[in-house]
Amino acid sequence: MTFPGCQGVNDGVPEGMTDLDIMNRPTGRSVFAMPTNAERKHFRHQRILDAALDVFARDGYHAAAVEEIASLAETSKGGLYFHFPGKQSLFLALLDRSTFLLLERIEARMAGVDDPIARVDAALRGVLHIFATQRPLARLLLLETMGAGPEFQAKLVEIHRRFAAFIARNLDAAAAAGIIPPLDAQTVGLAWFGALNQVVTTWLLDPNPGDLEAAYPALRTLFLRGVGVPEERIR
Amino acid sequence: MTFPGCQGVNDGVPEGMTDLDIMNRPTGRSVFAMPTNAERKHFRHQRILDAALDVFARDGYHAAAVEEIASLAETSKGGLYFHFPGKQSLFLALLDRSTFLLLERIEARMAGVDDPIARVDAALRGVLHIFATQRPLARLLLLETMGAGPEFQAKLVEIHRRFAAFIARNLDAAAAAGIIPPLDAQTVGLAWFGALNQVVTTWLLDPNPGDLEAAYPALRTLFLRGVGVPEERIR
Amino acid sequence: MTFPGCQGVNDGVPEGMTDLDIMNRPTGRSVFAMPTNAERKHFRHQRILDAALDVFARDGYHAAAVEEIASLAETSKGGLYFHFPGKQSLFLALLDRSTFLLLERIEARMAGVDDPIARVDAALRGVLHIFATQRPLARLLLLETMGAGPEFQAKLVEIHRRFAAFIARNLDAAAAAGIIPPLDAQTVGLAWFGALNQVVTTWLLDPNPGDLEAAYPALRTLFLRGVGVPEERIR
Amino acid sequence: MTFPGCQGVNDGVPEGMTDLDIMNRPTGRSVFAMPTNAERKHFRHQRILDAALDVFARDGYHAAAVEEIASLAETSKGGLYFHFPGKQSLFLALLDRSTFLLLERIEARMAGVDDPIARVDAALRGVLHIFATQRPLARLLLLETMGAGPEFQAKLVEIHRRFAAFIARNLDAAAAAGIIPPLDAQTVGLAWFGALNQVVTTWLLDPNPGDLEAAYPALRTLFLRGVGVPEERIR
DNA sequence: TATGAATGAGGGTTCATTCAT
DNA sequence: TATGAATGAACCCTCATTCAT
Repeated sequence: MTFPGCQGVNDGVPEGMTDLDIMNRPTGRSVFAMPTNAERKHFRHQRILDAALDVFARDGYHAAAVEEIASLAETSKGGLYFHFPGKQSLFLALLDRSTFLLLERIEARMAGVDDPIARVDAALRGVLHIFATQRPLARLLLLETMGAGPEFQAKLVEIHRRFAAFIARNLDAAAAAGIIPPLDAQTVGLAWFGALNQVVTTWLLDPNPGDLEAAYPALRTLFLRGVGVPEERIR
Repeated sequence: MTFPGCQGVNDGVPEGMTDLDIMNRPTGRSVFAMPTNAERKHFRHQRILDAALDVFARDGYHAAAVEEIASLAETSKGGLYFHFPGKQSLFLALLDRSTFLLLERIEARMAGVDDPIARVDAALRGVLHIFATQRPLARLLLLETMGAGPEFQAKLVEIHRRFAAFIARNLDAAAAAGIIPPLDAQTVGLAWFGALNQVVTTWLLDPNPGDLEAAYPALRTLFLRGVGVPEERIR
Repeated sequence: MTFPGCQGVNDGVPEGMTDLDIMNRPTGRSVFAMPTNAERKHFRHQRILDAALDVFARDGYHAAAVEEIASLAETSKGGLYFHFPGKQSLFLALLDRSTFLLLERIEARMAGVDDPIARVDAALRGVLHIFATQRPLARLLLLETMGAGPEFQAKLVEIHRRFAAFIARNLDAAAAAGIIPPLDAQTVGLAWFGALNQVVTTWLLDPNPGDLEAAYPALRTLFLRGVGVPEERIR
Repeated sequence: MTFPGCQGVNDGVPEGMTDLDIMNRPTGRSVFAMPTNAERKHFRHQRILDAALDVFARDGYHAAAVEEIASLAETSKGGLYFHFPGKQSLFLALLDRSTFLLLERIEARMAGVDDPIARVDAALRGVLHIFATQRPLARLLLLETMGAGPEFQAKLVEIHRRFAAFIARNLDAAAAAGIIPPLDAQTVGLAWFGALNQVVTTWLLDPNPGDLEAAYPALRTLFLRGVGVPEERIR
């Protein structure tokens, strides 16, 4: 990407549009042309979300100042309010984008893996790896969104359900494949999510955090045993 | 307790003094006598904490107004500030009291139970029961304390560690008794706490919550299997 | 100046810009054009300082309410806080502006006068005249700044030193010119400043004040004799 | 004095009563008797004023907390309010006592001195000495009372007038004795008081104060010359 | 008389949001 | 679209004063 001021958790490109797409825009404008208005708007949008991630993750929802997000996004308060109707909407939009990106990445890591156990393995390692390398994302999703106030509970529930359901789907697949006995996948998905959540949260709050990914073996064993994966498959 | 305006999570009696002690006070004052100054102070203290629990749990730390806590405690803002030096201290004191009471109750339910597996059983059922019947307590400890701001992270870590350590101790006992194979009790304690936490949190946030204690069997199986309890002991 | 709502101790023009400059702005905008943003900001800044002078002088630092200063400046509390970070800063800024203006005016009255005795004469008459016609300024500098609290002592000392040094410089010049015998100009400057200060203060506090400038002859004689000016030069 | 908790700017004895007087009380009670109620009251009164002097002088009128004065006086807020109807009255009473004591001491130093010039000399040295050794007294009278608010202006004027009149009386005496030419004693008294005041104030505010009494020679010369004392009498 | 818990008005400050330019 | 000055409601906290005990 060559667009100035545009870096962050995703690359600021309109959803579904790659750099190449932009290069090859059929608009007749050269590659040196100014971006279209829609693109400018999109880039600014993303830049604000990037800034919001940093500030919300660092200060929490309430302590985060709209002004600081704006200035970090190299715009003004008025500019921010042009793109988002308010602080609350900004936070919700950020949660949406972050959740989407996280799930997308996890799924990318599971792509091409067929065996349910191996898929779970990949997901677990993936989550730990992503959070370990993206603390702001972890803080936002696991720490600051809770307690941001009753206004965000619906969204919080939605996010949690999405992650839990994601796990549950894979557990159901394993059960259907006869690898594990039938189970209450809903509850177990929730429990696994919570367990993972807690391990990451504790690591986040540790003033001298060790290696998050070191928790992987213990969690793996605990999880797989917990749902009745035969001991020999756990290794 | 017959003292007016005094209801709440504990019964407002000065630490180390039972109702009986008060009845039998050797002061010569009848049981109908006015309470002593020290008792009044303590009652007011507790009443403020009770009110704080309700308001913090309902609105979250930031949205909670000191004035509302005061009026719910049937005192004034100034009165509250006589007992606590500030909103933050009040919140911390509330967290301390709540954690202490929760652990105390769980331990009470485990008293007299020797078998490690049965102890874990009792603790799990106890936690679910207490949270199911004390939503504000659950909201406070599991939801609102997170994201209350960096000022409370140290306390949050402390509380989490206490619960996780509580679980870990029992797991270590089970391992020492040869009931389960050796394990990373630290991490597993954390994971269990998180799993439980998540189940309760989801229930808390559910607009139409079912019966929290219904999650018990699935969690029990998951937990016990996860640490390698022989299938016949799980039943 | 024709700008509405802009009156006060100075005329609200951006530093280094005269009324003529504004009239002749090369922007092509007519003299009836709206002021630029920077000018508006500066005007509001000055208007707040003007209001602050009135309120601080009338009520004293502690009793002065930020809200009243804001409303007198025809803005809101938030507006005031946009221009000054706090009450204390506002007060300090006001002290700086007031001291600067006072010294500037006195110097203006001494400009072109060469004889040290005549210069002292001009300064003395000038101070009495300025304070006589600007009671709020006098109250602020001589009365309310003292006892405004230890936070302002450094500034108070600075102001006093500036005035005393101003006098001392002229005394040294007189001594260098051989008009008066050598003297401890530092202490005498301080003493003169205090004497003047006291006369003005007493006049300020008098419920039925007479003519402040009537004190001039007695002070003149006292001061000049005190430093050994020959009787014939005193008249 | 043997009465506990009683030390301070005066010795806590009812005005005009010496220790000996107390010893020889004609009440028939032995010297070991408990003090009478009136005496207890008086001692408490004085102890509160002593504490008030310290706190007001250190923190200024507004920042001074009634509670701290009470605790420094080893009583309670309620106790203090029994002796004084409010903070304002306490401050006024303190100003009265302090002014009285200061004048009394100065007069003691002038007792037996007849020559007007020598009397002035004694007074000047006395004031410098007393303030140099009693900073709280100086802070109270010269610094904190100003700017304590319009409520205290009448008292402030009264105090200043008392000191100025004190000086004026001696100047008039000198003029009547033909030592100095006739003068506006009122204004000169004010000016001298202000000059002295300023020197002391500057010393008070100096973070590294030198010897206050070192200012004596310069002030003496300035003052005496200023009113026309013949050079040979100044020495 | 003394205590100290309680009151409550008042104040400084913050900050999401608006809107004229 | 962008800017940033302005708004104003809300909040935490202080502290002189009162009064039941």
